[in-house]
Amino acid sequence: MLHLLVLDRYGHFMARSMNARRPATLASLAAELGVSRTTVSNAYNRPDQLSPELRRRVLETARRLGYPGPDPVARSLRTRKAGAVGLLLTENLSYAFRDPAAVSFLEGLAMACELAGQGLLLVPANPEREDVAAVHRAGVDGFVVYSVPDDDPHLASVLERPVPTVVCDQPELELFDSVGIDDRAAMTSVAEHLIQLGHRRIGVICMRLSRDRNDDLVSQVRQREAHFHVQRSRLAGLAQAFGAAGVDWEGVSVVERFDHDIANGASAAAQLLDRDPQITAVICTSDILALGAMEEATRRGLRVPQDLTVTGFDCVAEAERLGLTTVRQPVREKGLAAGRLLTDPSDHGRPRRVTLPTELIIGRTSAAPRTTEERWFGP
Amino acid sequence: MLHLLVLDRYGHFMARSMNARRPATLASLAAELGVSRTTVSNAYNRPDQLSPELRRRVLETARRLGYPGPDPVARSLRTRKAGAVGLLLTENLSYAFRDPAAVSFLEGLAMACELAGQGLLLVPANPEREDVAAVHRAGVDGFVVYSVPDDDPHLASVLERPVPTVVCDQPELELFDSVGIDDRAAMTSVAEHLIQLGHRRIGVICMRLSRDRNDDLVSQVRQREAHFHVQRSRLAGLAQAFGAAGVDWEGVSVVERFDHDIANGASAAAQLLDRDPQITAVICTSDILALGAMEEATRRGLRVPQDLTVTGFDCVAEAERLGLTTVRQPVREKGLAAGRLLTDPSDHGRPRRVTLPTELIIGRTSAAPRTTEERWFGP
DNA sequence: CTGAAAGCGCTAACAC
DNA sequence: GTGTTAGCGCTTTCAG
Repeated sequence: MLHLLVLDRYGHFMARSMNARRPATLASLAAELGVSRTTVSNAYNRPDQLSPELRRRVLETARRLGYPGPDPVARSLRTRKAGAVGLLLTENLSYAFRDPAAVSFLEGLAMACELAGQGLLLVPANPEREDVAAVHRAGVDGFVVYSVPDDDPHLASVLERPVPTVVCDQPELELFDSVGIDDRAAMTSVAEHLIQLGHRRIGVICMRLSRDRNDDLVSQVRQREAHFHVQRSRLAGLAQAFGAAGVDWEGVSVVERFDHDIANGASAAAQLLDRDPQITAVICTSDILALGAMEEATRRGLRVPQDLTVTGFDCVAEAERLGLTTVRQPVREKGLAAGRLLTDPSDHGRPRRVTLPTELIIGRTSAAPRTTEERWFGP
Repeated sequence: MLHLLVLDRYGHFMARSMNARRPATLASLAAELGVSRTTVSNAYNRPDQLSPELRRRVLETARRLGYPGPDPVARSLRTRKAGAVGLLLTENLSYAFRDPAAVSFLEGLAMACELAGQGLLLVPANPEREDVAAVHRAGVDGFVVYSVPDDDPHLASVLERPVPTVVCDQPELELFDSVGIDDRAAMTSVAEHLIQLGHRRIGVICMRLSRDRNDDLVSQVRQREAHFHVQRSRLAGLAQAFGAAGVDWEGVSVVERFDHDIANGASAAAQLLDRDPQITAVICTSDILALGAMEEATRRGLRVPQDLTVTGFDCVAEAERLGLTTVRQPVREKGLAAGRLLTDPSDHGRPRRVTLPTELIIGRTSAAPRTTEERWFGP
């Protein structure tokens, strides 16, 4: 049989037989060699099943014909294994690389995948467009869902797929393996710290509570019905602690921001301080927002913590460097745990739950509020 | 036909016919409905090809039977599209999330993928184990290769695959689309800046030059034969500029570090300063290494830039914050460009090359060297 | 608008 | 060691 050696536009040598001008397949290779497809398959997948000599011949002919080895998709179809884990995020794919906490999570997840020899497929599930197709297209053996709202249509599609799924942080799904922390308790510890310092007049900044944008104050109803369980729990933790300390929670301003970046933290703090210049502390449900709040404080000439206490959540690197009072949560370990749960072959009956520990980090951004007198006459 | 509704351990409803206890497929759904497979397929992929009423029936029966929609792998096999882009990195998967430059690159690449509706598959190609299988398993429509040495076996496997490939930074491959910067010219600009300031006695710290570990001085031969083209070019740029300024390049200590982190930058600087305490500048081929060098300088009581000039490369966030003298390169844009090249459907004849601009950033870590007198008697 | 026919490229029993 | 058989689950012309 005659062959052409074609150099395609990508620089690949593509050998094609004259009769059928198509790339080589396992079958055509077998035909060329005069052996069965099994044998060729074995040459790639089970080297011990044929003589070294024959194997060499197969591989060499493959090279000559430009056969690139078994097609991964066809193999996946046959073996029912894709060799990859899918990741579903709330946000734009690229956001995951802008948010330090998400990056750490990914780092942990990537470690677990690598250990298991699995690829990690980032599924392009843009929350703006309800384009669920990408989830259906994903050739994966399982999904990790990271921090999405309970009513996300992409989530629904993931749950329909007949593959194991692990949820991290959100939402809370009884029937699935999950990884998370005790958000409520962690936030309560922040609140108690501030209460002990003497703060009673506070403001709160939180991340988005639902898929609809609300860059404004949050009503009690919205707080309770938030589709993001993590934010809901953190607010609940604050409400509980401050309520117990005699603070009327309904009177506490809670400002929400849809986009999670420093600029939004700053604008939220501005909104809070404009509304009530008397607040002595701004509690944020993330470090990024807290960083923004500190920026705004500086802009207004308020010293932190003398004039204003600011707290965050997560303990990302920059927050740590700045000595932010915050809650450390093991984000990378979350990713690792999620990946482990997913790739762990051990059969399990009921859904597993991993709850990781957190730690209150008391930094240099929280202090006792100054008395009114001090505010007017200096420390 | 009778059906069982089974709730499997992941909480998925799995409907199975009594005769064949297997998950529903498009074929079984068609049989159940008494229509052809085409019709069911159309219900999912070409809604305009059937009556809304029939479509509704199909979809509803699907739900009842627990049919999760067309299997993505089978579809991929048939359509010859995986809907994903593969990414090959030199390092452990998780490293990509630890290195700020790599994170930015990923951010850009993710943006491009999202725009094209493609997934992004991180291929677990651990450089330690020469396990090329993961590359062969990857169900992708194309690859992006990011900064790998020219003799990497994973790279070889990628190039064998009959899919388009774009190379970013390294290696230089004539036949493939590529994205990069002019590393040599960029580094020359750093050198000229230092030469102008009056530095003649310098030390250099670079990243790994080959796949074999060498945490030590680099010979001239090793410099010229480095398998990492980027490092090679940067060193060549320095050699050229300093050579032109009358500095004997062979006498300049160049220290290499295999692992790319701050601690290694520090230890390399220590090695350099131990070897020749008279050097007035430490030039690093990355910001991370430079950050380490600054740490070491501080440890020794050397003030930067009064006692020692330190320069980096990349302009990552932390370097910018510290006012490091460095080269800004548009890392995110590299990722974006690589993704665009790959997903751009426009047919092209010859390989395309995108060279992005760089900019010398003169910060607060470079200054004229002090004279010997000043060194002894103060400024 | 619907169906029949024809694979996509491969692997895994199981027999020889 | 090697070959035969039988699909994996789907899409896509092309007739009707």
